[in-house]
Amino acid sequence: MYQKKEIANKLRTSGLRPTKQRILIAKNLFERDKTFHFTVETLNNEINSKGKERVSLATIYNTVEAFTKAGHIKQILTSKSKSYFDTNMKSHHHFYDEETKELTDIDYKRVKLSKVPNPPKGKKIKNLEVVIRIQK
Amino acid sequence: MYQKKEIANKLRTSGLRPTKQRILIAKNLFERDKTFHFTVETLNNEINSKGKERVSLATIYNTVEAFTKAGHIKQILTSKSKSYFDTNMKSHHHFYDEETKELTDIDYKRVKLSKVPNPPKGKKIKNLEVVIRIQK
DNA sequence: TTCTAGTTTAGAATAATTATAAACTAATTA
DNA sequence: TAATTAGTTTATAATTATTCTAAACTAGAA
Repeated sequence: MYQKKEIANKLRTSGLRPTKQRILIAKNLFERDKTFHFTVETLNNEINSKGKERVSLATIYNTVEAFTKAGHIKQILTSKSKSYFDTNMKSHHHFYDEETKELTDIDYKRVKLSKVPNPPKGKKIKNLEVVIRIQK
Repeated sequence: MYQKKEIANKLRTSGLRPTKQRILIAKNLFERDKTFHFTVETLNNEINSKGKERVSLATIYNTVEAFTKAGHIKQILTSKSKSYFDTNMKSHHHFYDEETKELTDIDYKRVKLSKVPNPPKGKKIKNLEVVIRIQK
């Protein structure tokens, strides 16, 4: 009950009405020890295989989009058509293993950029992401 | 005719049979002054709107994949589901403007990485890509 | 010239995502 | 508290990018 209220507030603060579904999804995403990489598909499985209340796939999509816009999760760039997301909002980068299609976080301290270009006129940098593709 | 032969050789050298369609696509991609960013959709429009011989969409897909594997073009990471490709094979990075969905090359000299993590055991780095997302 | 493996093609199939519109609900207002 | 309403959820349809299929075609070898 207590945690639920906290999550509800977190959502409310970011302009999201704390519905049953969003709270369920938020609990699943944020009450983890480790950072979590997921796709809509894996999240949908997690949510809807646990005998709990069902959440429709459309809502999973809507919620993931809403959480991304609100800055609770991060969308990650990969070459594949499926979108990846990350609950780790700290500045960090990724290994992407093309064989296993697995993402691994790289702590921001393990990458150092000593030179970053100025953005084109009238634009500002929204985020900077290093993806290191790895293979055997 | 001369150029055609050159292109044919380039293809042959990389293990690709120089078919009419591949040569047409290669000419379109590589006989440019500036580097070219495209999606299968834009390439398809380019190729098939110029009154020239038609190339089927399936062939455009096949050819783009073949050229990527052969190292003639580069697939670029973006968050969107559509794949982007780049004819610039020199080491470089990208600005990605989320509003206009436009990619711009960043010369490799304008980015300097002073620290790169070691890949996980048994894996090696295939490529490293910096994408800087920009906005107004 | 003949043969064969590789290639092209139209169209079907698939898969991720987005749109639709009706039912529902959180939160505001009376 | 009840009524209102703006935002949300839902099943389902629609869309979009991409891959698959299998028949027709072709570059290059023999």
